[in-house]
Amino acid sequence: MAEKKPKDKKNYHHGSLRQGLMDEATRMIALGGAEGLSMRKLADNVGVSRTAAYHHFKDKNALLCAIAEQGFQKWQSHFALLMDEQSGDMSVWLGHFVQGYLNFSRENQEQYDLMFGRTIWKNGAPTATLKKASFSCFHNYVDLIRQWQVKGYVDSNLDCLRIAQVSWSTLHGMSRLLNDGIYLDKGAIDAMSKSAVEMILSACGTQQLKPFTAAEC
Amino acid sequence: MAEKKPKDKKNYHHGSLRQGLMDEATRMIALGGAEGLSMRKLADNVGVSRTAAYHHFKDKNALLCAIAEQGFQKWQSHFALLMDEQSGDMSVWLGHFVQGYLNFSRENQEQYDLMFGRTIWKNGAPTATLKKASFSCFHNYVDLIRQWQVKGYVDSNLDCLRIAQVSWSTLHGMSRLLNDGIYLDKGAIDAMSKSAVEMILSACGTQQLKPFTAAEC
DNA sequence: GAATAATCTTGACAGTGTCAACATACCCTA
DNA sequence: TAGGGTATGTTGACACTGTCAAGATTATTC
Repeated sequence: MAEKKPKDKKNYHHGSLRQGLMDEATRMIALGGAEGLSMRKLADNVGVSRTAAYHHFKDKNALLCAIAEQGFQKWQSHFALLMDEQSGDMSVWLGHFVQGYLNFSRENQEQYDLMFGRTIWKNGAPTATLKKASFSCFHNYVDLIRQWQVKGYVDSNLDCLRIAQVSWSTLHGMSRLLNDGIYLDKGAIDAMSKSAVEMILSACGTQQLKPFTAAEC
Repeated sequence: MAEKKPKDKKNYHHGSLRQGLMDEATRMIALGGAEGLSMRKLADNVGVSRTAAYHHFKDKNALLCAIAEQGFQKWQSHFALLMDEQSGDMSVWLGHFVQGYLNFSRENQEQYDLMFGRTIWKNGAPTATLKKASFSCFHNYVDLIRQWQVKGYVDSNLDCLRIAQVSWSTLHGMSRLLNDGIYLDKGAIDAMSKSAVEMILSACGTQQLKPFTAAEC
């Protein structure tokens, strides 16, 4: 403690502190959530002084926004992959989509919380670029449903914006209830997914698949 | 500042500090959220010393749990009122229910966040009594759907637990997206509610109402 | 090579939750 | 009624937090 690591004189300037901070912060957040992230511990882990980060991010909120933004990029590339595999059967594909969404929100719990949670959106203030990322993310989804209407998969008397909002809400709600530990039975995720898919399909006026059997009530 | 309020000797003991703390805390949380609530400011507002609260609540988390629990009681009485007005037409009633849920979550935003948010469920630890309140709240909803199946309103081949989970997720998701400021257009709430109702109805295998017209997409 | 800008460090401040030790008032029994 | 135990309230202290201001060091540019 008395002696700090020598760190050869060269790197008084770290070189890539911004990236280093983001990486370590992402790691720490994945472990202990955003509220467990302390700017001081972060700096310490990266091997830099308390306030060094403030030369790269206006404040803690700005750091969190940057990490959320990266989350949106990650999701967009997942989404793009899903879009590629779009084949004939919409209802099968929707199953993949729902599964993909829930997997993403589970595997990136804390980052997901930053992307869609109150830490940034309510308490902090979303960066302009973060806002953009989030909106384009949602609009991609609306566009998808619009396409489906054109292709005749979805009743075109329906308002695609509402369908998008409500179905997204369903996925978001499930993600939250699971991630936050209100729904605890992780074993039920598959069954819930199936129900969600059926629900969305029926709301779309799409011709129904064979209904899944479910009786234990 | 030099002189503290005299507070006639009588009330060294406050008399009803526990309730006083809860009331003021609820008020403060409604204004600035749970993360804006400081134990010290709270004590100050109630006119008591920093640590007095710790004789009534184990820690901050316990206080928050108590407030969340009160939230569940409030919701249960709303729910009971709704149940009373249950008349013949299930689809009309479901509309009232959805509206009631969204109203509750909007009018009690911060308390709702405590009831169903990560502050307690993920980060803190829910009190035993809070857990009980929350579970019985959800089970009431499951029971309702079970009743509907008996009455023939809902396809009894469906798993009522799944229906409950998914439809609740929809309502929770909408509430969160609105409360946390991700969905901003409060003017769209009614339209979203209608869509949500239609979606849940169609998922229940209930005979459809006249579909709402919605075309601006 | 000197000036300017970018980056990093130390010091400081006002907050936070909560533990330990002490003070006061109430209540119940002898 | 006296006295002791218990519930409730207070003050002091500790380790932590985010972030501002001022100074130190290196990189960049004219």
